[in-house]
Amino acid sequence: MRDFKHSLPMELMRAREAAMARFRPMLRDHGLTEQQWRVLRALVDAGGTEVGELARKSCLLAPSLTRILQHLESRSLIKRTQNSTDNRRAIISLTVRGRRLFNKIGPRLESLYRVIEDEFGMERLEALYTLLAEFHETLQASR
Amino acid sequence: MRDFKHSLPMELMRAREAAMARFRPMLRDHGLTEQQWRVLRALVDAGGTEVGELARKSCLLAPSLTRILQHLESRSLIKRTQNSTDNRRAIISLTVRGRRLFNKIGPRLESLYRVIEDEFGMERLEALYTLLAEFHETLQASR
DNA sequence: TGCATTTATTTAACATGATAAGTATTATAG
DNA sequence: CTATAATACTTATCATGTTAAATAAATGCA
Repeated sequence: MRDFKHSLPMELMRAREAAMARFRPMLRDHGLTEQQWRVLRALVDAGGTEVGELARKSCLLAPSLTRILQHLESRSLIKRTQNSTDNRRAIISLTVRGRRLFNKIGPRLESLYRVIEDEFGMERLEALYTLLAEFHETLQASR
Repeated sequence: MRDFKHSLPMELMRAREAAMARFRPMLRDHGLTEQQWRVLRALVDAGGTEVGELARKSCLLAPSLTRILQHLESRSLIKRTQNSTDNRRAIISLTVRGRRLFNKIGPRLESLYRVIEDEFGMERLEALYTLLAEFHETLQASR
């Protein structure tokens, strides 16, 4: 059998964890989990968004997103608007407070990210991006 | 701000999820989660192992591993042996039943893995491994 | 020896991951 | 129109992720 250390899912996990270990403490200082942050960021990126699309953009499963939205709503960081033509669809958007929090955290995360770019090198980082994107596209295309 | 889609942690997650989506159903058929499988695999790889080392090898946090070991022990897939010279350290090893389950699942996962190798190509896969390993080594070295 | 410190593991508490089932609303076939 | 199926979420349940605190055993040192 292949060596245990040579397991792709494990390598992906280790790499991700190495990166997140840099970001998580700052998010935590602002009372956000990484998943909550992904939701805020997706909303800034896309504006008002239906729950389903938001789940795809933030890479969260629907049940997780449901709970996260309840939490963020209770903190007044997001709000829901009902779609008048289809009452199943709720449209989620940032509150002013949500955007303010994003504006405070975003630049700090960016600078942490730039440190990683410097350490690892932009070329290798781009190569990694490319391989990763190709990888999951390859695997999804053949389903 | 950098495009949201161009987030390294997200790409790492998507790639990992694309791979795990292939493996998870089979594990589930045998009543195992991916984390439980990682523990069994680490034990096959290393033999009797202390809890701390097992956590590192299987990439699990200690509290998660504690729960998983309780679960696996209740299914008689692993057993604990006390280290006579240091009673804090428990040594975990597979039971016969645990090894039998591993032997049943292992080859099937291997063949799923070979499909991925074929689809994505061995060279690119190796390149990806290398970049990932370099990435997390770079980030950990500079802590 | 005695006691503060360190080390190994477990508990606790809250948040998310994963799957299945439930609910409400809209679309569609007959 | 109306029964049925499809859609968009939400709930429920069990397992793990993450952090902090607790426990218990071993070490180090006065």
